[in-house]
Amino acid sequence: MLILQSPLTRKLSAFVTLSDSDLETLARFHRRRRSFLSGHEVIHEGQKTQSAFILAEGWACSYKILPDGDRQIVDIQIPGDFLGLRSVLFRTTDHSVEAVTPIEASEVLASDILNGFATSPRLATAVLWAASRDEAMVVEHLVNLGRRSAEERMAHFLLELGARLRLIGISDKTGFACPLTQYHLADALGLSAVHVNRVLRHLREEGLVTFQKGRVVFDDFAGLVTLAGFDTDYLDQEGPLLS
Amino acid sequence: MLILQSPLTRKLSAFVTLSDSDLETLARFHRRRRSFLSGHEVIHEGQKTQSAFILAEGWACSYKILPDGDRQIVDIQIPGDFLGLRSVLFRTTDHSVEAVTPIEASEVLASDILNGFATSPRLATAVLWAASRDEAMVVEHLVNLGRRSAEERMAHFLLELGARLRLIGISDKTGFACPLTQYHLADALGLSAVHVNRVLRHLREEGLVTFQKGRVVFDDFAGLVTLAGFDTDYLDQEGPLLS
DNA sequence: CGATCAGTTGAGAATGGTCAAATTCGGTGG
DNA sequence: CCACCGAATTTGACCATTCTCAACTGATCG
Repeated sequence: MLILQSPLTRKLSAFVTLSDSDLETLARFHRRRRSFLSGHEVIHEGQKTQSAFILAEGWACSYKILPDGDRQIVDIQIPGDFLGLRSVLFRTTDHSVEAVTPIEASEVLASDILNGFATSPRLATAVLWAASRDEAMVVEHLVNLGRRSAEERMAHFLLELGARLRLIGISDKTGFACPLTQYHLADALGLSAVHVNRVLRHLREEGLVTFQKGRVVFDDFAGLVTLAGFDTDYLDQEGPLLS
Repeated sequence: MLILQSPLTRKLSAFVTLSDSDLETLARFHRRRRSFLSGHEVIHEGQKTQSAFILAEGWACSYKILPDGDRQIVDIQIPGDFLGLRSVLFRTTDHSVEAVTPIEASEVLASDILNGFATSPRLATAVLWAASRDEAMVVEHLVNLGRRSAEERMAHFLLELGARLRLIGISDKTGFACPLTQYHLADALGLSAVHVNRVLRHLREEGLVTFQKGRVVFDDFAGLVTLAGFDTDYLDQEGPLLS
């Protein structure tokens, strides 16, 4: 293999078998490396964006701010995920993205992406697949907010994060390192930070999960899955669909 | 114009200028016409799907059912929208779709879509754009559920529906015909049907919107926009991006 | 050693849920 | 045309989940 594997390449290759020329096009997406400090706003809502990013290292989150200043985190991004892909196809960005930890990301120009699609339809399909997978997660998140109790939301959220991290090899069934604060959790789950704290305490007392000092520990994985009604189908991937 | 304009063609053409050959590929998506009765489940969660649908006539909604029987409606579909597009790229469907009214839809095989993308990268880009636009709506919906009060949710939901219907010419600023029941609203907004009723009464008494006998009337459009914090940016489209 | 930020806990209030019982409305059959 | 049926809507009373405000702890950092 001539081309170094980025987390994104690994992810897309799980879906479609990419030819050397596809891989080259994809590699061209990784030329402009950028670093951001923790807490920095990588993408700002309302921006006239000409580029997106591919996250290589660290965690980010995408969110919207409401008129009253409340924040809703829409999704968490981990290495291999796009930041602001949707913005490329619209004239302005409809959400913001913040670095949760210090991050490393490749900036990809809109033109690179659109030209890449024209050169490699297979790559276009792969990116559509990645976007669909992201959307599936957003949909699960939406169901979470609409119809689950605070505890179920928390359980589901932590399980989903764990499952995603396992796919990129930085988590196992026992737990994972998690740089999110309780404020992040509150903004993601549509709760107040105070209630997040109470929910975490209760889950800990029930012996289900412990989230302390930047680490999530699944004390009773099966119990948590039951509580959350968690189903991994929307994340699973059993070998390339297009080969 | 040789090829009859479907609602989908019109929608995609607003984003990219499609060549005759693109249009032909797109027309091939419309060969298998299907009808479904109101209330019929068009797509079933967990299905091993080989096809999606393009809605030509009527309203549908996509939703998920939780273990306890609760339902969360993720999105409403109107003519020109895809039903189950995401399922095509996964092995199984992660949501269900129900006909809200009697509907007419074209069944599109997964292979037609994937082959279409290979033939016409421009079409692939257009479909990715349409999928992104859907995702933007799901994201707004998510923010709605996470951070807005029941009244704001209702206001926002009705305004968004109105804006979408206006794009396809079946609504104006005064209101629109709406076949949804209060149960649909409850399932979409993450509320109980009882509370939906109270919220509607309150909005009516405040002189903001009236939803009765299958019709939504915007009594005070500007007031409603303010209440909802509604912003149409994520729906707007000012001429083709790719031409 | 203050300052700041994340986390913790308590008390009281509010938003929205549940249960139960009308009431209205659009058909449908006689 | 009318009586009736089931579905959709409406209303009341009570309850519970979650929020807000406020105070306090503990760790980290210049």
